[in-house]
Amino acid sequence: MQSEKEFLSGYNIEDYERPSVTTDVVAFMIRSEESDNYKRNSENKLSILLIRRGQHPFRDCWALPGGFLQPGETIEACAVREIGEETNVTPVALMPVAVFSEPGRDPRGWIISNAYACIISEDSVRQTGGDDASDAQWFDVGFERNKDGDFSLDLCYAHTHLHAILTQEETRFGKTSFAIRDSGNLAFDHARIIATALTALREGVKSIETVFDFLPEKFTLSAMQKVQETILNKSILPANFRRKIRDFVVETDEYTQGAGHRPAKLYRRK
Amino acid sequence: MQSEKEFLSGYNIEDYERPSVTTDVVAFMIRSEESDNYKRNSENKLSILLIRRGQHPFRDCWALPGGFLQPGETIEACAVREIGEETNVTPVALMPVAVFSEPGRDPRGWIISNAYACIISEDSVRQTGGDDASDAQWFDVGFERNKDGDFSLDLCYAHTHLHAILTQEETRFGKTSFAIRDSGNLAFDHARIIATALTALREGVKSIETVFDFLPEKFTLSAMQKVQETILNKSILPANFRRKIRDFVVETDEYTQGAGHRPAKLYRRK
DNA sequence: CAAATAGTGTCTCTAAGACAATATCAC
DNA sequence: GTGATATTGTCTTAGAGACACTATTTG
Repeated sequence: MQSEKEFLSGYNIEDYERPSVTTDVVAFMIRSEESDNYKRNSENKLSILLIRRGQHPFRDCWALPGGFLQPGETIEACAVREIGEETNVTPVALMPVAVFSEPGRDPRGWIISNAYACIISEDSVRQTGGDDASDAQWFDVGFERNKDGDFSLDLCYAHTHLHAILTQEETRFGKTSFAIRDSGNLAFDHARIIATALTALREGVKSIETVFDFLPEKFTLSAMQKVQETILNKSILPANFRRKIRDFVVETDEYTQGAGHRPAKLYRRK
Repeated sequence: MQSEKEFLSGYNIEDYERPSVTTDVVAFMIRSEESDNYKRNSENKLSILLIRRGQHPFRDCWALPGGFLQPGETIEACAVREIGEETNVTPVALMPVAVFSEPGRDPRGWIISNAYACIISEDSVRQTGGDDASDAQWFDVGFERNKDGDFSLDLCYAHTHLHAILTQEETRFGKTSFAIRDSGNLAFDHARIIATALTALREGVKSIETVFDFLPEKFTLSAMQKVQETILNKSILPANFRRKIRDFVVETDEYTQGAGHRPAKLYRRK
């Protein structure tokens, strides 16, 4: 009888055909935009990172950051590495979204993509400094159902506007999937990946844990509330929000100052 | 400038190293066991399908059904195909669990596994007939936290008992991950996959949709309740359960008969 | 009638949503 | 004082859990 050692020495993994494996990462950040009125707090925009492709296929289209899985790394490590290569930043949180493996999804051949969503703090991006000449840019995101039941995905950076249209296919086990009707100049099936990731993020942010990932160490409760409102694109009454998060935060003895209105106490995650 | 056609003709996908890609499937079924007392309803057991490995590595260990992704199929199709090869049955529902890609998880080499959970109805398995000589067997599942905080996974078929011990690692975005402390004679990292899948199933079954997947077309509300109770290993008060599912079912005008107690009305999914 | 399951009514407690009111700062 | 945000109190409503009770069958 053959021993395990003998078996493995005779085993040749090259005998089977293998796909290429990539990760594509939807990196989410909340950008705060100063307003013109000195009294008003800053506005928040949910944004994702896209990269302008310099080569075929989909040359000059915008695509998600991502790349091939390398020997010796996990898929999660690959996702983190790819984001690091584009932003010099380590994501705060990484969320699996789905695996996309439809034959023909990539014209280069048999390539399956493990999609991840990650959360990046605005502070860390500010520190590394945005390189405006780079092909990587943060796009503000809009994603809403329109009257005919389809979903519009709007991505906007400076004067570049991308507009994709998707049809909701199914919701099972808390995950919603989409089909592309119009890819809106996004590469590959990335419109679909973004829509799926965004839906997953909206689901995830209902748990308070995820909200903290978008915040600095100390924050005001209004800022915290705005994070949830920005992602869900829905306003919440302050009294109710505060009641909900009461047990997840501890107050510090610091306050904001200099805004044209009442200062707010700073809180910390409990 | 190079056209897309020129680019693709010069592109060689073989230039990159590639992993082998497999799916492993945790197939769940609820078995009803007749009791000795003519008055009592049947007992339910949650069970999963395991296969005794005939070759190295892990020869004679029990493993999840699964296999290599083939060109031209999606990962989901691969999972369904593998289950069909073992059971001749098409699963009712397929749920992605996680991707396992740790280097060294498979002694044969660089192999990443896409884990799925699927639900199989007892009726369909009965029809195809269980082949007792086969290496594929349904194991009853027990999975509970024990006093020191770890989790015990107990799998039982006839006189075969497998007992694995796992440590809970993290819960993020509704998914819980585990580390293996004792694999209990299960092949590869399959103890971990089973624990992760079971936790995901317990989360999923809190939505009523998933409960229907375990039921035949017509069912009693008690049977429906028992499905949820069996999976969650937790009893529910009938009044509360009925209130919760009221809007998801419609009654038929049929009744069960022949049990040693009051007949129950049969319902259908709405 | 006994034993078992089937099925209903209702009280309580908690969490979410809505609304109203007060507090405090920069200018 | 004005305009903005910060913060708190409380009414109402929806849902989950607990408990008590009634109904119907077979042997």
